Amino acid sequence: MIFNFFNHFDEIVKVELQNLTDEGVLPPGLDLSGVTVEPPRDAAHGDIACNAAMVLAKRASMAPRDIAAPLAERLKSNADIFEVEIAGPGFLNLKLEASVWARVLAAVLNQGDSYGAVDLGRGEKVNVEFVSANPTGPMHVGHCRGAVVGDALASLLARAGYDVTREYYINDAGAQIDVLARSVFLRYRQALGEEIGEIPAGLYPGDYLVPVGKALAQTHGEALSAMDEAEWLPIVRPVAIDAMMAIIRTDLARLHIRHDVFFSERSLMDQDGQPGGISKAIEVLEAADLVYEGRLPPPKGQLPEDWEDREQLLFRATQFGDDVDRPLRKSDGAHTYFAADIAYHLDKFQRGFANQIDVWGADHGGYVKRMKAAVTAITGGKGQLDVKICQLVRLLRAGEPVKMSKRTGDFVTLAEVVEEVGADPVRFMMLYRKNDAPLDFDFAKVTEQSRDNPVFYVQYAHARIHSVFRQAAEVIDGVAFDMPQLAGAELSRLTDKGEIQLIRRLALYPRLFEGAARNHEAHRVAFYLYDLAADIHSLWTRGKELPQLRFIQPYEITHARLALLRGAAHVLGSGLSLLGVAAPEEMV
RNA sequence: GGUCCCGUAGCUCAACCGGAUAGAGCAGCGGAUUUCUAAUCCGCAGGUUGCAGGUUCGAGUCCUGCCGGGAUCGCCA
Repeated sequence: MIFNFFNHFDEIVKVELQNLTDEGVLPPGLDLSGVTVEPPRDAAHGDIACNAAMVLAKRASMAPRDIAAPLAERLKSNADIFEVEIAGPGFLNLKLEASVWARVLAAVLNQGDSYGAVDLGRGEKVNVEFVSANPTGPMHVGHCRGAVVGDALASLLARAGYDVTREYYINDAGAQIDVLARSVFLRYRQALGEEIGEIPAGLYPGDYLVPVGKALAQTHGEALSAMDEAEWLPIVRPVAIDAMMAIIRTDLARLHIRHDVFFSERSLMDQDGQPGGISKAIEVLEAADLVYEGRLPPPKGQLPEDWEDREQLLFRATQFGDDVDRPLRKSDGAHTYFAADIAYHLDKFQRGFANQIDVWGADHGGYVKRMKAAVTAITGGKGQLDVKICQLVRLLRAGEPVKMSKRTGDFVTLAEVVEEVGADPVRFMMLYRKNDAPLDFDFAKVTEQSRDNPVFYVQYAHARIHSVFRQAAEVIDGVAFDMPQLAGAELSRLTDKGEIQLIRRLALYPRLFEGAARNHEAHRVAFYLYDLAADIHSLWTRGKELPQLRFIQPYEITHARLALLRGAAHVLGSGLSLLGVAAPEEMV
């Protein structure tokens, strides 16, 4: 039985509007866009609110009430609708028959994993690129947020019917990679027994490079030390990159994150005289007359010291909404990072990804316009890029900011954070905020076992339900816990306001999920789960004051209540798994 | 200077495509335990949604201009 609460009543309203049109009450050909049914904020406004009368008033050249009244009459005849009220400026407030709630719960139990899942994607491919940290060392805590946001968004879209690819762009072509290779080479000499002393400024000092140097010494012996840098660099570089990517993959695994594709920036460069992806991308732009040699005005405000006015290869980004045209080549003739990024996004498009999502850090905010411009340009308007910007995470320890310095290498690593607080709290907290709002992450808070800690609060609600199941299994012989069987319980016995409130919350889930998927906002799921947990805890405590409301009773209602808990636990578990957070059956 | 993001209760934040009297948590005050785990719950109090205009039947949400905070602006990626 498919029963998507709000879609269901949306349909009913649309049908009745059509009937009114057929009867001549409404003019024909009326545009129904914007007509919605929604959960009212205030419970006094019934179960469902509809704005049809107000939205259509102008289009139909009628007073809102003249639309509301006949529509209300028609809706009243629906068997599921108990009462219709015309309120405020013309809202229709629908109160539903009690039997509707039993059907909602039955739908949750019967549909199981597909409850709430909408097929927005229809199997279309979407590429979510996230993390893409420079392969120069272990991931630090700043990378956590983008990692989790991207991963959860990918899961969300997958469940919304998209064919999702999780992708990582390896920035393995820039100057920092040569710095990495030199740093590794130093460790190689160290592994051969040389005294290297202090790590010179400008090289990466981290100990994590020591084993890479040793490995080089093992495979190459002393052979490299006799070579010039130009000779050993191409040998050391790939070894260093592979080692760093191995570390990064391990770090990501700590957060249960796995990418499907790791794409190398270097692979886009010209190889052995053969034009690579970047050259080809520039050709595509040239063919469309979207590049030219020109001069760029210097940035206003502070002029860079080494500014020189010169002709350079520019992309006509302004034609696509950017503020200035953007350079594709540096003064040394090498392509800019942007040029490579254009080629990369073109590559994604050519691999079938018209839908592209990039998750970036806040420091790349100024880059969004040009990248979107580039994707539009290079795909001939067929590709679509959405960029999610993650604001900074402020690490706190008992309310005090944790000091970090990149310069001294004194930063908190992702591994340390996960080690200290666990993957679940890290993931949940990173999602318990809009991506574009700054986030405080307090070590003390996320490990606390109290309502103050949303991770715990939500997981505890799930565990509590399972504690009832354990209890029920002891008390009642042969009690069933599987969802289809529980769906057959007499669900209409659930009439307490706390029980109805919980079902009401479950009814909201499909709508919530769809909104989250459409807007690429996984955090909405996290907030929903918190509200759902609150309803569960609240209902639980009602049973303390009113023993007849306890879930396990010596008569038939127990099954209906177990069904309710089963449904709640299922949605809770389903939402948590979407976020990549465990749904424990017991708190330890 | 340009661009982007943010500004909501004392604090940290929500608000689903523009919906009605802007919601939670913390902190404060007052209550609930012979329990299916009180690791919880219930109540009270707390607001000119930075400011000023505009669009709309209706604006925290959209538009314009200010104010404040952050990020960024060509050879970093």
